[in-house]
Amino acid sequence: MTASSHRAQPPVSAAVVCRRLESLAPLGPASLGLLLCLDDLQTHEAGCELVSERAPHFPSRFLISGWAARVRWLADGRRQILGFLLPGDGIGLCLRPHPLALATTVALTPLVTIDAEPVMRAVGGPAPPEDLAAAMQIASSMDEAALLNQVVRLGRQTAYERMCHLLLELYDRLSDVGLAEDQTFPMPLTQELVSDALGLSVVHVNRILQQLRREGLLDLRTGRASLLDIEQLRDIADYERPQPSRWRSFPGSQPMSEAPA
Amino acid sequence: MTASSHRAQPPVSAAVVCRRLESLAPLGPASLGLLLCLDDLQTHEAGCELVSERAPHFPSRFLISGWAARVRWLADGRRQILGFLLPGDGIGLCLRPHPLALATTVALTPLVTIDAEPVMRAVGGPAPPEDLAAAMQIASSMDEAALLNQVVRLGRQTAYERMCHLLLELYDRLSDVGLAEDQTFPMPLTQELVSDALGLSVVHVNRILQQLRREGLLDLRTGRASLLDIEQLRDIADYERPQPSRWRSFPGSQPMSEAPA
DNA sequence: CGGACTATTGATAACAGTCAACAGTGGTGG
DNA sequence: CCACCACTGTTGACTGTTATCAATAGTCCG
Repeated sequence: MTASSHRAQPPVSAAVVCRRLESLAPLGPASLGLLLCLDDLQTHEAGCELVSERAPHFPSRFLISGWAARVRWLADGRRQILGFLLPGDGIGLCLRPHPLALATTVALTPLVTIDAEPVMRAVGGPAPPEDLAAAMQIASSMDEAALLNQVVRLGRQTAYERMCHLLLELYDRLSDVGLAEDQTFPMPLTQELVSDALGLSVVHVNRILQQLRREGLLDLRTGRASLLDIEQLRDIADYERPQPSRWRSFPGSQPMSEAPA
Repeated sequence: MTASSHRAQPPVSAAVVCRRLESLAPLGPASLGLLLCLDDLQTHEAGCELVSERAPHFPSRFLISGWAARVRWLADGRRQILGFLLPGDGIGLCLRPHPLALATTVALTPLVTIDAEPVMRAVGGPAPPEDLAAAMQIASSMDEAALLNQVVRLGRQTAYERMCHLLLELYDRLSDVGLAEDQTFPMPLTQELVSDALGLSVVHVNRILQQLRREGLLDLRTGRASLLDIEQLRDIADYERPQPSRWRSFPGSQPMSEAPA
């Protein structure tokens, strides 16, 4: 992992991790304190491999800023992106002592990451803080849910539906950490990366994007995307926003529409 | 869950679960004892829903015999099979107290299952037995690996490659629990189920199977499959057998080909 | 021996891939 | 400041894989 370790003036802080985990389960002051004490901020160049497939050792970190992807290659060079990692997400988190990486993780943009080891030790230790453990487990469930969505997209949706579905997922996930507003979000992916995520050719991705623009559903410029009719996009993609607040059984901080009668 | 609970003459025992977990990490007598004491054997009819998507409560069980699948439906009826569950696999295992199911699990054949709660309590408790916890975590990693394989198949492989890849995966997983020999294994899936797993039409699955037969790579009769040239199938599918024994860092019971020099 | 499901085959159509050329963009160095 | 280069995006023409439709045959089960 080519990275420069420097503690001077962190570009941003672990606040985005707090924001992410709090959107999943309410955190007490002890857990928030633990998160805000995380250190060893690192920057990584675009293109660098954070985790290498089958590597016996790799770091547990949180992504603070920038985008990364989990990737697999076939022998002949075909590439499949398994999923995107966004700010607030974990990288290489695994409770098992010496896991083998199941996929390569690469930086798609310049990144800032922070050490997640203290969190993993707390959660895997003898007396794990209940709130933090709940948040981390829900985060892990959301990772699985994203993977299941990816399977459905690739297996049973048309190119047009896949594109809408992916855009909605990115929008919702970025919203969760406060990086999207007015249906607009940063979009650093090239069409080639999108094509490798959606199992399509670059040319076809380009045509689908043209179509969405013509239909007034999407405004996509360099580095920025706007979803112009989210309701229609949801219909097209058969997409539903995940509601992790409903994945907890105990009462949470966010009021729910269905209150007990 | 429509199921009949009966303790009289279990059709088979939890031995298959022991076999599965021991293939992942060596188990001590205490853990083996715990597994062999599992009870509440249940049978389920083919077609019954063991876990329903978004259900707030669902059982933690091990599959003893028969095949099941995790499934998602789109609004218009398209169906995607996310993965198959084979004897020895867990159903609905989740350490979180009240998780929402991320997908529906259906029985594809008549099933026998056994209660996994004692294992989940032991592993999630204050002093988890190290061997059992390791095996369960490796099992969970293998589940994720299968999901990643499914993404690669659907996203970047041709119909022909997908079919070979799936057949090899089923063969290896059944071998792990002693249900395959001489490159032959039970194959209860209809072509429609295969098509919903591989994201293809039934008609196309049929044609691909014909091709594999013509080429002398596959012998597929009712309920039984033989892989006639595993090496060539591996080349076609770019498939590599997962080696969970290498996923542990501490020395295991199975000798490895690469002994320390 | 009917009925439901599953497998098989042919003909045709649609979706998506490939090839190729060109345009825009941003960075670098002369 | 401009020329150059690499990368990304765009478009057209053509090809190919896979889906759809439809009809028939086989299999299992009651």
